Amino acid sequence: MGRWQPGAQGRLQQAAMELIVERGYDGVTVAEIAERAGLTERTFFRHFADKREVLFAGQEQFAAGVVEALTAAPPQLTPLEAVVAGLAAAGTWLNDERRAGSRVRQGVIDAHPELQERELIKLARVAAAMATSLQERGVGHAEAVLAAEAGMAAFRLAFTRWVDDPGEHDLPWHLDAAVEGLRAVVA
Amino acid sequence: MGRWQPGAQGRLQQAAMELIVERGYDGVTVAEIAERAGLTERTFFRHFADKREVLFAGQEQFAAGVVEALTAAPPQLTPLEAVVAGLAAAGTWLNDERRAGSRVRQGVIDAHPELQERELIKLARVAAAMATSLQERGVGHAEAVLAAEAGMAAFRLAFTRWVDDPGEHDLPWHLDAAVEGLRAVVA
DNA sequence: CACCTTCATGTCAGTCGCTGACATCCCTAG
DNA sequence: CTAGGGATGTCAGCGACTGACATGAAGGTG
Repeated sequence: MGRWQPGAQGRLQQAAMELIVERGYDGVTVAEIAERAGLTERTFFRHFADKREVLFAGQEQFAAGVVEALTAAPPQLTPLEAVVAGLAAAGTWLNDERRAGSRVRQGVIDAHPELQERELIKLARVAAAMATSLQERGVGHAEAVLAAEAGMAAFRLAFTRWVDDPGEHDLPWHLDAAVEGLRAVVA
Repeated sequence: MGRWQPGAQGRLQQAAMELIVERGYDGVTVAEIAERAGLTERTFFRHFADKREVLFAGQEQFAAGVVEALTAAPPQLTPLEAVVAGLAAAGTWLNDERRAGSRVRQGVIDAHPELQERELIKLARVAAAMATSLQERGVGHAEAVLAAEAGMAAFRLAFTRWVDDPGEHDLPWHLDAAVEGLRAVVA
């Protein structure tokens, strides 16, 4: 390496998190983030499609992992069971070491509607991908969509609980609890 | 009236829809919308918080109507039944006369991710309001959240079907069908 | 070693969304 | 008739984002 320090994208993410925690999302400009990372504003937008996206990098891996686990799930599982199996795979990534970081990040997102919008569409895209995968195993369209979205609702509840709770249980445990609650409510 | 033509907000909405259908959301500037409505860009932003919002006016009434119907639902209903009762009230507003308009509007939204984001957060807020209302009638937090979000998933599927289908059935009919599908999938 | 290609980055100018501050002018209350 | 309020216009400015072009380092080829 010579002209460029490696890891530009990671530096931008770290700089963004630091500055946003200090001053809030609206109190930070893209130029400032880039400057702290030793780059220019223009380069920021070569790594991230927009300002919000700097907080959501890595989400593609999450989505891919979930869909992969869902696709690999045994065919005899019910649609909802398969969805839960897929989402449970996220527990591998969201392990106890990442809990504190997840809490900080979620606090930032919860404080800014623009970031909530981005989060919602990301999760909706994961749900849509799960629904497509379910259809490929023969599940009807309506059932696939409903299983994917209901499972995603359970996952969101489970994630909230996992982030906030003192940490006795891991994410898959909370997910199972949420799915149990879902069955109770829908039955 | 004298200096101002009445119905500025409505004129802005109509101008926006016309222009967006012609050139697409990204091909239209706020200044152009305002100009077609006989107003200035600054006035546009006095009526709508941002450019996207011009396509979502009236949503507050929708949300208020749903929550009101949910609150008024008989106490002996299960949480999910109460949510469905609330959402079914939207069928009064989304009647057959509005089906064509809803299809056009939904086509615009489906073509632009920024608009999908806004739609998702609006629906999520309705779901959150429904969950709060459920908690006020004694439902636990987890059950309230899950019933509200599962019901909202059914509503979204029902709305899609209602908008696209040749129109033999009304929205409440599609909603019942979706809820039945939900029960089948979760059970 | 000299040369060339590639590619991440820098530079610059410009558009557009959005906001604060202040002025304008009609309508209505008194 | 006058005073005040409310909707609008005007203007200046910031920040997000983009296209076009220039730069310089890394790596391969002769």
